[in-house]
Amino acid sequence: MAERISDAEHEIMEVLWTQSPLTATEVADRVMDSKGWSLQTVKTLLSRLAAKAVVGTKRDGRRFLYTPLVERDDYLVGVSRKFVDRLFGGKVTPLVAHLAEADELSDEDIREIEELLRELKA
Amino acid sequence: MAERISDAEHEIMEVLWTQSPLTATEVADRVMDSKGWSLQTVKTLLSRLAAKAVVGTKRDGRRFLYTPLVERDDYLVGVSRKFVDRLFGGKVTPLVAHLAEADELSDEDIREIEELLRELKA
DNA sequence: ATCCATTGTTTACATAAGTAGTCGTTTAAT
DNA sequence: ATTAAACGACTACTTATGTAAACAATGGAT
Repeated sequence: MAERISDAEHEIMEVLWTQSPLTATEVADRVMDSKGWSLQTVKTLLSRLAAKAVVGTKRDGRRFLYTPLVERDDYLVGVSRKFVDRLFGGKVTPLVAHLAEADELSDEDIREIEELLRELKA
Repeated sequence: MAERISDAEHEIMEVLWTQSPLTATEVADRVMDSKGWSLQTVKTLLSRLAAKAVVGTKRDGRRFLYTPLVERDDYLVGVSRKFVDRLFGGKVTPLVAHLAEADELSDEDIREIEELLRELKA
């Protein structure tokens, strides 16, 4: 039931969404430089994710192989939905409007979104 | 510098953004039904917000009057910015695209956003 | 057969967050 | 003057989160 994924856990998920299954050490290698976490920390995060059934574990000899059990797209939609609900009363327009007013939207962004909407109506 | 506002604290802010200044009791009255928090809880949240300098306090006899020190729009933009950065690499288009693909965007939403973008270019 | 490296498990510890109780003081009502 | 209500301050307790050390088991190297 949509277990919450923390920021740190999310980083781990991004790695697994990029490639999986991976061992804890492999995941750690891929976050080590960017996040600077120790192997232990990565293991803890993987355990917590496994406990939440957000990643699955397959035994491979003495170690585990971790695989995401949640689709990245599904996760993103869920989180976005909640975000928009909580801050913008569920409407996406005000979100876009706020970002636009704050000059956080480039002309390029605007073009992209228009193009997207055009496709959506097709 | 951009102190983080928790979910519960955000509820309090919404009340103060709607009307301010307000006393703790007045804030509590306005959240009581929707959130079911006790007066004590509201006071704690107000204190934490004051400690973060997100709301200001003015003494009014024996009690305090609380006022937001952060503009709602500024707050929303900041949070949205961070959200889009973290989950969509800073691009708004993928966010809109994901919501659209998941049928979370109504035709009405699409029309609204298009209208908004049209205005932006004007 | 021995020992070290690898791996999961357990435990730890600080800060944030949610939710509230208690205490001491002040003030309005009686 | 007395008392109960109203307030802020302080304290409390649980779960989440970030970050990791300690430990135990196991398997590969020698």
